[in-house]
Amino acid sequence: MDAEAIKRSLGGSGLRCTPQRYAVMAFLMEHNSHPTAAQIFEAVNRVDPRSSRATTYNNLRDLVQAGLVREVAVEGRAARFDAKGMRHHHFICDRCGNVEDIEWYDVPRPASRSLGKRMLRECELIFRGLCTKCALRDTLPVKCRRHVGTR
Amino acid sequence: MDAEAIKRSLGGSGLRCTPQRYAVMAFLMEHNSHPTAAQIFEAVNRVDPRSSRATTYNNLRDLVQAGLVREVAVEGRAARFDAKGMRHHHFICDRCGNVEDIEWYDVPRPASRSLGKRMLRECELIFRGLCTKCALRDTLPVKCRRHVGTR
DNA sequence: TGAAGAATTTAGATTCTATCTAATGTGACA
DNA sequence: TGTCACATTAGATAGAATCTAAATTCTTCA
Ligand SMILES: [Mn+2]
Ligand SMILES: [Mn+2]
Ligand SMILES: [Zn+2]
Ligand SMILES: [Zn+2]
Repeated sequence: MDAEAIKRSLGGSGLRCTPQRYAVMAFLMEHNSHPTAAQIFEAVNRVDPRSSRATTYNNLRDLVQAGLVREVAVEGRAARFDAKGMRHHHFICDRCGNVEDIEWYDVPRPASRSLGKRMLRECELIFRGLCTKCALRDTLPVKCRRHVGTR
Repeated sequence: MDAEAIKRSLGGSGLRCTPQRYAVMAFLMEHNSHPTAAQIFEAVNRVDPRSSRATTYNNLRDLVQAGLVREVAVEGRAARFDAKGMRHHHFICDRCGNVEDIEWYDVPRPASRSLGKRMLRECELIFRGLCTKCALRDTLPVKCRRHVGTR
């Protein structure tokens, strides 16, 4: 949304604000759908200037390294990305694979005994189950369920 | 370790105890290193009987579906697997990528308000930071650090 | 200014990971 | 013993990410 804020955060991380990099960052800030690299590539190329696939991957890597973007570890195939705005947890749907934000709350750290000499940087909490849409679909009368089980 | 126990758990899940499937399960129970499918394939093929790559993947998929094996959500490229023994959390090293087990403790559920109509099945807690080896390496005197930063 | 040099982008090739296909093998059970 | 669902197999294919080497853009500073 705020173009100046994006420029500042890129500059503050030692990254030039190129049109391609800006487009990736802006797209992630405008959408909370946790898109894949391929989806981001397609979306930013619906408007000028065009960006190559390699550049999209390069920029996502740089933004993650700079701490501006998070790569959501999801067991599916393609990585999904997320602009690091407000802290939050994630809910991943068993059935449709959607990744949804869950309001953040503090997670108790492990006992220092079980942590040993490791240096803890962050705790990530991932919830799994059925998203609202899939949960409702499961409770529908049988005659209304079609194509269940077809992936 | 206990061959009979493995046979029982496979049978109990409706899976035949084939030599290939047994080898995958036994390897995962003997190693807590969270190997990739490629590593498992290579390991079980160092001994007879041989198993094809497709079978290794098929069996890993079946074992995960049966709930005997867990696929660890890790940001890297290849999925990593884990025999579901005692419940535990995971620690992933920022530097070397190793996945280590952390003693399990209860995780507070999100407020039902923020969960909405979603059906929660499980909470997965992932810690990130530096593993013991990498943390120690970082605190060594500079003259002893070699090859730092070479991937 | 305007080189020089560093950072970035690019198309396409390549590598890596996982799944699919269709043929073959195997074993539990009648 | 015959049957049939379950399993395995090699190789093809698909999908995701990275690499390469050349071109382009930006920053610096003489
Ligand atoms: Mn998110
Ligand atoms: Mn584990
Ligand atoms: Zn869903
Ligand atoms: Zn480490």
